[in-house]
Amino acid sequence: MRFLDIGEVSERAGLPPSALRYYEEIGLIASVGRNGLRRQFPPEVLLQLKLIAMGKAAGFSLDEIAGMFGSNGEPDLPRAVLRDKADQLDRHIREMTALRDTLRHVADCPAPSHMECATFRRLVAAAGRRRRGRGRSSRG
Amino acid sequence: MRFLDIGEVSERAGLPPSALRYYEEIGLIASVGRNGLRRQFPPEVLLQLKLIAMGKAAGFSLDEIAGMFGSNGEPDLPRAVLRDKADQLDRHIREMTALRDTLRHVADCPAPSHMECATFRRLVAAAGRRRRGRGRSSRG
DNA sequence: TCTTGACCTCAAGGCGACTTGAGGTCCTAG
DNA sequence: CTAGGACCTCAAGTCGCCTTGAGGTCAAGA
Repeated sequence: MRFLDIGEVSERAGLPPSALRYYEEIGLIASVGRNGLRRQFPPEVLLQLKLIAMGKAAGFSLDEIAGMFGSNGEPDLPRAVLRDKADQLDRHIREMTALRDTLRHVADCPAPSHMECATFRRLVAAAGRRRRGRGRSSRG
Repeated sequence: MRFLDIGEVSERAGLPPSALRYYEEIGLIASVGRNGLRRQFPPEVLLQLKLIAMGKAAGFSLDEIAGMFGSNGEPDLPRAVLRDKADQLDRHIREMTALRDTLRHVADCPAPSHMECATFRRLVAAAGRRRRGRGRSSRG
């Protein structure tokens, strides 16, 4: 099985080498060793990088993503944790759906002022309704 | 109609005053004037802040959010732009759904190594399928 | 009038996620 | 053996989104 130079991974994953080095540094991916100075990546890293891309697209931090898939890309995590992440994602999806619907409504609503449109206000209110704790991490 | 001090807005919106000042500075919200030094906010700002929160939760930058709702909180934008944003959001939602399904699958799959599970690979591959340039950092 | 304290400004700091630059190393081809 | 270039390290810089801190102002109440 052939290993990949960082340049090859970079090209196939669509990420700059600097990003890959960074990911390795923080333990999100791992190389199998070196050829001289050069990191050698196993082909699986490409799949891992896809998972990482998915996680990012879904709004998770690299830290959280590491928490989902382990440093080796294999989810050796307790199933409960994974289900929890999935639930988190579900809530997130509902929020996005609410925003999408609001946007679509706004695009179609003939009301002169959206702030006065009942549907609009309802959509926004509904979106806020189930927002709970997971808010802004700060505080500390 | 009574106006709100920043502290009141802060409390009701669950955002620190510093964030509100920042939002005003970048033109995301606007105060109606001052009482002495104190900014006075119209009550509508609370609704605007909800929209902003929705946009953030959906993964948009403050810049993009400003682009959706205008500095006054009223979407005076061309409907096409709004529809476009909604479409963007739809794609985003699909990606998140894919990740959620992957996570759920992983939580339930009995395969010894997920990397070898066909379903897993299919889910990941499917997620990557329609990812296209949407370019990092939309700036000009 | 004086005090209180919620507000103000402005500059700097911080975090996540990288990028950039300078200067160095090593495989490979010729 | 030499040159080239893809790779390396490490420090510093960047961008978005705020927070923190120092020092200042003003409305209202005792």
